[in-house]
Amino acid sequence: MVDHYAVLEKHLVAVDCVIFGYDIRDKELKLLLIRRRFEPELGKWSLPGGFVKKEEGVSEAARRVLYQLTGLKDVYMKQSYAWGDVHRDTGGRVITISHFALINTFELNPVMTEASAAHWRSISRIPELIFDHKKIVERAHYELKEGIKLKPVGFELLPEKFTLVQLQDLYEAIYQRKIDKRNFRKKIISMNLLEKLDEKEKETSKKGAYYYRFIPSKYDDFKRQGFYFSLDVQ
Amino acid sequence: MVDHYAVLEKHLVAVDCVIFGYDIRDKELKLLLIRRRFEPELGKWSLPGGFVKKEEGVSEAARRVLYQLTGLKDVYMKQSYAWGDVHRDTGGRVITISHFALINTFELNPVMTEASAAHWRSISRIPELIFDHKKIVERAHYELKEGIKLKPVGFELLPEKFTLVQLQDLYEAIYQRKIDKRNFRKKIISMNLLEKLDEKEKETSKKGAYYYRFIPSKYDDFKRQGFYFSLDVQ
DNA sequence: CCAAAAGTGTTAGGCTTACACCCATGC
DNA sequence: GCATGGGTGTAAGCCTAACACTTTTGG
Repeated sequence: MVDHYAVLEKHLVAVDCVIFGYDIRDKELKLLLIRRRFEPELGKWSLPGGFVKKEEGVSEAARRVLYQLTGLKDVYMKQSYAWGDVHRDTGGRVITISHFALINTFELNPVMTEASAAHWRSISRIPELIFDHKKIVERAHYELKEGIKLKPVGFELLPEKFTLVQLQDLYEAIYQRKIDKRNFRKKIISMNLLEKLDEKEKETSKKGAYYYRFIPSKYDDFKRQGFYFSLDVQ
Repeated sequence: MVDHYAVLEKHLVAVDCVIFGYDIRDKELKLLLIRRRFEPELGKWSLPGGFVKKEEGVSEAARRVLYQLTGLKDVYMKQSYAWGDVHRDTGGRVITISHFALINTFELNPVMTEASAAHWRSISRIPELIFDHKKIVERAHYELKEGIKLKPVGFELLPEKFTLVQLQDLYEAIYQRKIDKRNFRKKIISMNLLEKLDEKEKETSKKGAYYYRFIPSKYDDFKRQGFYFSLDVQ
């Protein structure tokens, strides 16, 4: 490629990933954080990130970072925001483009996360993070809350089969508030997005709760077209 | 500043501005476009843009580009999206961060725009644009439509005094559809955002229409907290 | 007096929300 | 048989959306 812009000033460009996970057992929305492995701020809590390479698109870079950390591909991922203050990174001028990703914590190989010194931390107990990473997380969490109203992305955080109770727990974890059970079910069912299976989950109750799964074709429609899922407050 | 990242690959980072303007006379939402002044694609239609400098934040760069083009400061401006495909710019690898800005076309000094070869073009008749600028515009227009539901940013496009008819015309230009007059007025008035003035605009009708202006303190509240302004379709 | 634009209320239907009891089962 | 969590319906209020005529005044 002919380079027409040879004389201009160049910048380091990074991607940072806000990786949300949901643990169906302890019903908490979590964030995958790492101990930083290079200077400055070596050893401090940080979002997983990396620098964009010469022959690599920005979203490719974000997927690469996620893959190297978790071994996962085909993950729901979305660009969040470009952070461009001159002094945001104390190690040099770095423009970072944050992304958020949704995975369910069971998909993740624990060996892998251990190797990369990654840890799940509950969204309600985030440790101190380097640079502007706290703001980056807050923005991503806000976008998750908004986004989940418009697209049924919440399912990305659940295993393939789940109960309505588990789905509601997830929404409560994301919004950090109680939701009315009957209204929640009414709304979700009326979307015709879910298929009731004949199987029950019987670990958490004697009666057992029916498993559901989302109907992939309907789910894809919703992801494209959007829907509106608003919630009452109690 | 110590540079810890000296050996890494650097990139050109640009900002592009999607500058929306509204012309109260012909009731059209417009876009400020320029003829590109350097290679490649010299002379073709393009969004106004520029490269981010070493000691300049990304949003500062966007404001600088807007200022150099229009002479305006204190403009409503918002980051839109980072475009990072390796081959999006045929002149070299450039990551661009698009922003959108709202101004009313009267604020703009015509001499200034002539000097910079900038032209207002109606949103419904956008010429062919270089690179991925069409996609950038589409995204910004979508964000404007969504954003105006949540924040009353529409006023940024109007002069200080405006009539309810003018305000409705603006919304119709943004959404490119008709809105019911009574419902529109009911909703806008119920927000207690507007102050009715004693003065009438008498150019477009014999009866004349009362001028309104937004109450700055209320407006600021709304900008911070958000509101929800949804519209009916006819 | 008439043309042209401004201004004004009401109603039906749908959606949101609040709320409490029965069901199934393992122990 | 009882403790535990799963599952179910209805009514009130609010918001949205559809709809048409009167007012003002310059020419």
